[in-house]
Amino acid sequence: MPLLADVAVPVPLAQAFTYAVPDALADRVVPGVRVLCGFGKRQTLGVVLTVSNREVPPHIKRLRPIGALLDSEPILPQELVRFLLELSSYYFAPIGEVLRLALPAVERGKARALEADGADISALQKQKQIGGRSVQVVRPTSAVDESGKVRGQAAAILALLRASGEAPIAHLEKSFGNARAAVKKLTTLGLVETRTQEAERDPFFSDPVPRDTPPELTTAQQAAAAAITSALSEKKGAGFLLFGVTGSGKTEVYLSAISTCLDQGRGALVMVPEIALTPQLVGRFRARFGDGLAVLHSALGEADRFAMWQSLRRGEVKVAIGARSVLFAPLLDPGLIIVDEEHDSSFKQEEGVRYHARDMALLRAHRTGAVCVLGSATPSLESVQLTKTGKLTELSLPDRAYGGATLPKVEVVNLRTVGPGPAGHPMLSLPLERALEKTLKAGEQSIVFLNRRGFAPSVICGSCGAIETCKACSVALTYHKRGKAQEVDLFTRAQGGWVECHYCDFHAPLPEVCSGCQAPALMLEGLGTERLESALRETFPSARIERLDRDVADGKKGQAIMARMHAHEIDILVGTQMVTKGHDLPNVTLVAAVNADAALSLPDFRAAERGFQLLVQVAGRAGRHEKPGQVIIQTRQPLHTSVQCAASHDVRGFLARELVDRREVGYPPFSRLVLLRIDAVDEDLARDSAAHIARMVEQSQPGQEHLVHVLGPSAAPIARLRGRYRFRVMLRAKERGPLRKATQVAAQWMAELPNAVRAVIDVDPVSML
DNA sequence: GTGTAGCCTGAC
DNA sequence: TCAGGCTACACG
Repeated sequence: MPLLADVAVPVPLAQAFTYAVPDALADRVVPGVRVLCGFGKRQTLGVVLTVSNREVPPHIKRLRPIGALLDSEPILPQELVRFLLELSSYYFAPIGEVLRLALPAVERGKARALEADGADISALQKQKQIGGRSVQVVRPTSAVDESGKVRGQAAAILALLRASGEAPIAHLEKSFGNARAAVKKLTTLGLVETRTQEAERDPFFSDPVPRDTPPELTTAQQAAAAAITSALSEKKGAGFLLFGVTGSGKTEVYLSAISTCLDQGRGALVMVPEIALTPQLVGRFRARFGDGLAVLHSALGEADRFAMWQSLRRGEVKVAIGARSVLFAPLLDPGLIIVDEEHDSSFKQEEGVRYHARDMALLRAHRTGAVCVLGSATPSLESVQLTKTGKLTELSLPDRAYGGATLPKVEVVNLRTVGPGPAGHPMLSLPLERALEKTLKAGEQSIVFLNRRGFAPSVICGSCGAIETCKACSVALTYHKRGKAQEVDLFTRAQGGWVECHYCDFHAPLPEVCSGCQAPALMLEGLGTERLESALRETFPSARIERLDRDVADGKKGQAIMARMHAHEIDILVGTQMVTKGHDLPNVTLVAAVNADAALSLPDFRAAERGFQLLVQVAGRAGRHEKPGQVIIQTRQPLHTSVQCAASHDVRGFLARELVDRREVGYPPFSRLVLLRIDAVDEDLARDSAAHIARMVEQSQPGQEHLVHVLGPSAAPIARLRGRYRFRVMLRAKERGPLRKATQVAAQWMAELPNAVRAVIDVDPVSML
């Protein structure tokens, strides 16, 4: 019987492909190694899943041999491969795509070797699978300078090289501005030689961080750390929900747990929400673990990413911190997985493989006997429910760690009854305006939060009442005074600002007339951060006011603004979600949510939960140190549970009430959901396809016992996006088994749909849009 | 995802 | 009649 290997290939197909293992490679092809293999007319990188002697399955018409081997040993730890297989099956995601999440780029050197073997490297490059980087290294030769021509920089460089051996040109350039030219001269004189070398670069920040020593833990922190420590020493999988109010010192508990884990010789993964990858948090980890910490963030180049990946896999670095993709770090012996701000929705990947990193962290930990710690001030209902069923153990940090810091006083302003302040801006109520004024006078800082970018969220026709919408999406266009559309300015010199679709790339100058009735009566409606910013500038002309949202800031600029906020170069910071996360700003004593309703009225069963989390997070920005904080929440629904509980800092009260509501309506965590998303350019085709799938799933259920509820098809809340009509079918069940079966059926029929229809399975959906 | 075989359509 | 385009399908 021939030796066959099942290989996961990076294509969105739910199956692995079988290849023959050539005799020459027989003993080296093992599960977990990468191989190069022909796939159709292409060459692809695949990962070997299984190897066995067996008959060639009859449906394989052409059995092709594995081409080349990239690795002499498995590139991914066995544990990780098994975990990825399980993830793939849980989410109905193609195994090849899932493996790709965990694979590093291919080093340049390896790529060149493959090319010599006749591999199609350009194809691999397209798949972004080539990484690594080369460096020019200069080394002194034994030749002695006879000409006497070596002076100045060249002489200095030569002296340095003779003293220290060799150095990369890039390094030399930092100390000697003209290093390149000097080296060239030295090379022609035969005094040095340069060589290109595979970048074995230090991916870690070269500037050392002063180490700190662990502070004395509070009693609550000690208790939490002790529970985690004892679980770690048992080396059996365990899960904890670390429930601590903002500022209660969760990070210190993490740090202590990681130290324990490292002492046992095991490694730790730390997952944080994308946005929270702030210098502050990372700084604290680096101060404790120094270069023993791999920081994986999106700004990292491929080469650095690869170097980090390597050092993790080799066991040289045992702690990795980063956003959700850290879940796939090739850590050798994971003992601890931490998910900070576990309720954050950025842990759910919303395209490609739609996995939830928090759920999968629990799974990976469970399978490897690691301890998983989920931390939050406002835990998700899912996690809370897990504590009730005993799957997670709750650890609680009830008080702020900073002595003297108290929870801020929260004032709810009912916009229905309370009018605007003296400045007359409808969204600056009297109490808010007063509070801002007082804070300014006291020389303290304020944060004003609004969940809408732009100037005005919609443009309405005063004549016919129609709202200007995006031509490709069923979404109102947002009016921006400046922003992404600024580039248009150069060409159109438009005076009136621009309209943008926040869901696709569309942006254009503000139209002169209504696109419906052609009346020149367009009006701006609603309030966005830009408008709020200018209202504040008018009201407080002498204050230093800045805005922080996606329009003004990508990562770096955002950090710069936050740094200025820290240095008190800003009095009032206006912004979206970005202003609410991760920063400890001691001088901020006033925080306001200008329009809490925006978050509470989303068409989503989690709207109340999200709104609550947001409000608590916003409130948590105020008064973190000795100065008492004040929070103002403006709303038209002052009695809304989310508002009430946020105002009284009653997280447990909110959770209890919301759990009751969820149980009543039968939504998670009291049921499981699978969302089938179906879209097409043709509306009827999309609707019919969705209906067909729904019918097929319905029919697949024998008897009257419908264990799985099929809801829909219904139009998605954003019925049209980027020119495609979107429908969804929701599958809901109490038990996972029947739901999986139903999803299987759906998957089969979805694969049969015509090509023009795009269909996606979203297991445990988070975003309902 | 991607390459291609097969079929349809439009233009010469 | 043939090129170009679109779709359906296979890919081991």
